[in-house]
Amino acid sequence: MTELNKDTEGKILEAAQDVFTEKGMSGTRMQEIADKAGINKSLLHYYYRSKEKLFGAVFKTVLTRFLPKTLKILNAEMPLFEKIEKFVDAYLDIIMKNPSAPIFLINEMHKNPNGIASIMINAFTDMGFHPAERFAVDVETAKKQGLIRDDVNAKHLFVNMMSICIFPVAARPLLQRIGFDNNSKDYDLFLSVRKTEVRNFIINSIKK
Amino acid sequence: MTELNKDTEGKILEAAQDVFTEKGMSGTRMQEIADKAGINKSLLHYYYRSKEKLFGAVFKTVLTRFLPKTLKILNAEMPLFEKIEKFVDAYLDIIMKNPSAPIFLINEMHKNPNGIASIMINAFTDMGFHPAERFAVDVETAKKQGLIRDDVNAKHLFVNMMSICIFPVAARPLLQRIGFDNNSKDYDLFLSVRKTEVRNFIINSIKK
DNA sequence: TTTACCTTTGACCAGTTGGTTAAATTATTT
DNA sequence: AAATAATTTAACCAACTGGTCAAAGGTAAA
Repeated sequence: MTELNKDTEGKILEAAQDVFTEKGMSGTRMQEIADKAGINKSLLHYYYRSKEKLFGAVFKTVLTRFLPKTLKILNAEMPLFEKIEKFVDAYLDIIMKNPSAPIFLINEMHKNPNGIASIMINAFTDMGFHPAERFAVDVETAKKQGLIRDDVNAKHLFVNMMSICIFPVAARPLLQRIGFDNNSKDYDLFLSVRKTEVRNFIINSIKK
Repeated sequence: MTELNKDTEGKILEAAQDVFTEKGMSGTRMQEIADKAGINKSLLHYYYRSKEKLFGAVFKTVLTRFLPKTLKILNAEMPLFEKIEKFVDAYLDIIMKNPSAPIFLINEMHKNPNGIASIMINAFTDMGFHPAERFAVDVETAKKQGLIRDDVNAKHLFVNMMSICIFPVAARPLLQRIGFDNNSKDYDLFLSVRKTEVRNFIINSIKK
């Protein structure tokens, strides 16, 4: 618990977030959440009627912590290079602070894409814009200004950016083993310089 | 079943692979594997004593299908650009044929890094080399030949390559939604041109 | 104090799950 | 053919899991 004077509902949500993001929907036991929140198991059902409902609340919390901030950057009025820099900076901050969140989101969406759909739709209508399209306009503008190569594709660039931000943190257990002799400190060091590395990697790739 | 004349043990392993890779360790039910293999549940325990043992066999199978082929390319005697091209080509082939495998591997390693460790160690000693180090040598050679930028870092390049190969397939349910209006055919089209896009993206980024 | 309402708890339940076991069936050896 | 071993099955079990419920505790209004 980060706060002592937190109400029960908040304590439950925080504990549920810890357990769900680490063990996933099917791997999570209601009893473990109750223990971590320091309450009786029945209280979970008093505040959130079922495991599914509690999971949905957690999923939405994690999702809305991840998407809106960064997608707002993508939607802002800004030159492309600056936008890329800001995006990488903000995104890596969030990811590093919540290293188990991306793999949680991806995995649960993979296992249950339909069940998650309604949550997603809500999250997006709340934001009220379509970030990928806006990013495509920026790319075209930069092309006309002669700043980037003519064969740059906005969608591929967008996906590449997300990939090299998220994947190194999400796949840490794998990458740390095959590239860093499973040395945790070496990998921390590797991640700490990622911001500039990623930024340079992307901009070098697209600039004319 | 791809083959009719397959022995029971093989049928079990194939069915287990399907279910485990899609639903993960904790989400998988032994009964479902038995049903899919067309046999009695007790037979699972006859051939593989426990769920853990069966899972271990599946995990090793998937892992050794993914790592060795591509890591051999990384270890081969080849100019850097050609090596990158071959790697991307081979890696994307495997990933696209087994789209649920990467997220399965990453997720299970994340949930149980220690339990998986022994399987990993076996897989690596079987291969008998350290691909990341070899790749670093290639990068240094290309630098001396003036082919690539001096500030290229081998480990970051290596991780970036894996990221933009795996992530777009692994995170498909997420990316398809936020960038493609959840249109499956559009995303298939997007993935079909990835080989050349990825290759160009990487080489443009590092070439002098 | 009494009443009414909200919160918390322990005991309990029905369905599920991984796993066992003894018997039946099939294949192999003698 | 008989015997021995390997494979397959149905019935069963103990532990676990999400969820319920009636009762107890606590709090504020009457």
